[in-house]
Amino acid sequence: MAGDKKISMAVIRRLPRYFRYLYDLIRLDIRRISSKELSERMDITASQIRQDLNCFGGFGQQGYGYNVQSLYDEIGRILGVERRFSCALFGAGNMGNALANYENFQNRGFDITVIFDSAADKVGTAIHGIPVLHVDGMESFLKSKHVDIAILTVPNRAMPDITARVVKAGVKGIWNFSPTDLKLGEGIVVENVHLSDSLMVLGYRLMEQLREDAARRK
Amino acid sequence: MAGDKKISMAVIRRLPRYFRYLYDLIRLDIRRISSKELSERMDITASQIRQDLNCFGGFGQQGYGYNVQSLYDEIGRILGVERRFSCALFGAGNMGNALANYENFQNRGFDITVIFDSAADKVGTAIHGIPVLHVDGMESFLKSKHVDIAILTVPNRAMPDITARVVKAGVKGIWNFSPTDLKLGEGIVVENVHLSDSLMVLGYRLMEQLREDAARRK
DNA sequence: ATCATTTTGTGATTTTTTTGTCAAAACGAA
DNA sequence: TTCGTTTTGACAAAAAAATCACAAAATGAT
Ligand SMILES: NC(=O)c1ccc[n+]([C@@H]2O[C@H](COP(=O)([O-])OP(=O)(O)OC[C@H]3O[C@@H](n4cnc5c(N)ncnc54)[C@H](O)[C@@H]3O)[C@@H](O)[C@H]2O)c1
Ligand SMILES: NC(=O)c1ccc[n+]([C@@H]2O[C@H](COP(=O)([O-])OP(=O)(O)OC[C@H]3O[C@@H](n4cnc5c(N)ncnc54)[C@H](O)[C@@H]3O)[C@@H](O)[C@H]2O)c1
Repeated sequence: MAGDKKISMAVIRRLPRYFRYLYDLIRLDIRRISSKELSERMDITASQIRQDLNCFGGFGQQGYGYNVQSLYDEIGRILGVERRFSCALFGAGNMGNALANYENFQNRGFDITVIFDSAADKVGTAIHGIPVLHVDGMESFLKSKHVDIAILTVPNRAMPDITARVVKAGVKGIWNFSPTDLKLGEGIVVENVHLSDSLMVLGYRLMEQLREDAARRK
Repeated sequence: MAGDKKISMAVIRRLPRYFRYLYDLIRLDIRRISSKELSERMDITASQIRQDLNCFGGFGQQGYGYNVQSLYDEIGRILGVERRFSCALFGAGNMGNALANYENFQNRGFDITVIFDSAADKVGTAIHGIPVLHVDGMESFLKSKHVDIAILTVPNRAMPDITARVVKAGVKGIWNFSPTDLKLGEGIVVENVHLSDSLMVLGYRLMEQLREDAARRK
């Protein structure tokens, strides 16, 4: 650990993966694990695992390895799993419905407490027990109830307006599902889920693989 | 270009983003763009843009920059946008519904041609005009109709079985929405969409940001 | 208690990725 | 055409990330 130097994004993005694998180990009733064994399961080098974990502290013990439960707890703590984040979902459409109905985000500390939409037939209903309010009421809602994260699943054309209003209302975290890249000021944290991009990368890699297969067969 | 050396994943993952920005430029009727101007819009360095594009060929021209339309076409070609991929969706639940209803994948060359589910009340219906068949029929379906990509939105417990069967039937590309990391043999291309991981990273970054804000205010 | 074995934590090294730099090419105004 | 300006493509340098390698610590069998 020592003097908290900035942790790189590359490391951060691996943490949830460690967290998942450790949870699997707990369910398998495996109490201890070496970086070597974990590296085989996760298909990354043992060295990287040790280096990653050492960014946060010396969680292991020489000649023993890591205690699964306490390592799980540590990573959970680093990721802030014990914290609760209040989330507002914008757009009760196809994607919004899927997210609102997914139970697992709650287990990770994320509570969707309210849904905003502009369609008259949706306002007043509830999804998975979460009330759908009219988006025009967002400002007054956000004034009275604290919201950490805005989950944006509105159509692209609505993005500029909604984003600006959400930020103005003081929301600091945005989980963006639209293909737009949000350009926001300092201090706003945006995490994009660009599904089309992901699919296009899959397409590219698949073509590459098929080309390779063809070459090998030749 | 020269002798096709392996393009790094870092570059590949940026291509869809270039593609999106170029499309925006076309809609804005901007015919030419320099790496410098694009770099300002995209918030990456001009050097990186030039280097990325040069992995595939010299698309630009000194003193002029890049022709937007032809660069767009080139990147589209690299990403295989003109190709069509036949996709089978597994799991007509919340996420499956959202994906099946999304029109934009088709514009990128991905056709969801069939949906498989195991629930009796879903089999026989259609989502967005795509027939929902019983998952037990997948083997015979995949034997007669070629499928490039399996989109997996089944519950975690069904993942091992479905994955094994899909691979056995010869599908080479998998778009995985479950939190499981698939361990498959060589030659199968997997692209994961780990939404919970993404959300946890957002949570981490948000905490970090709030800590920073607090420190600055002090 | 001893000792061979295991395994971490860490600094060094290598590899990969990003950024900087500039000669040469093409542009476009005069 | 000429010439100052723009801008690429390529290469060099820097930075970041991943891997290697090993001393030191702890284990666990005898
Ligand atoms: N569905 C998918 O699989 C998918 C995939 C990739 C990206 N996306 C992106 O996610 C976003 C939503 O997609 P979707 O398929 O759920 O769309 P959708 O049309 O099903 O849902 C959009 C919802 O937003 C509501 N809405 C419209 N304007 C609004 C406003 N100003 N304020 C609040 N709500 C408003 C609509 O009433 C609707 O309920 C889009 O940006 C889309 O590009 C979706
Ligand atoms: N909904 C989300 O927002 C979300 C977010 C993150 C991850 N996921 C993941 O996506 C997957 C699906 O989530 P969901 O919310 O759509 O779940 P869901 O329960 O709504 O849908 C699952 C569907 O799969 C079908 N199914 C079950 N067993 C099957 C089998 N053996 N073969 C074919 N179909 C089968 C069910 O009948 C159901 O229609 C899960 O792995 C989940 O962890 C979902």
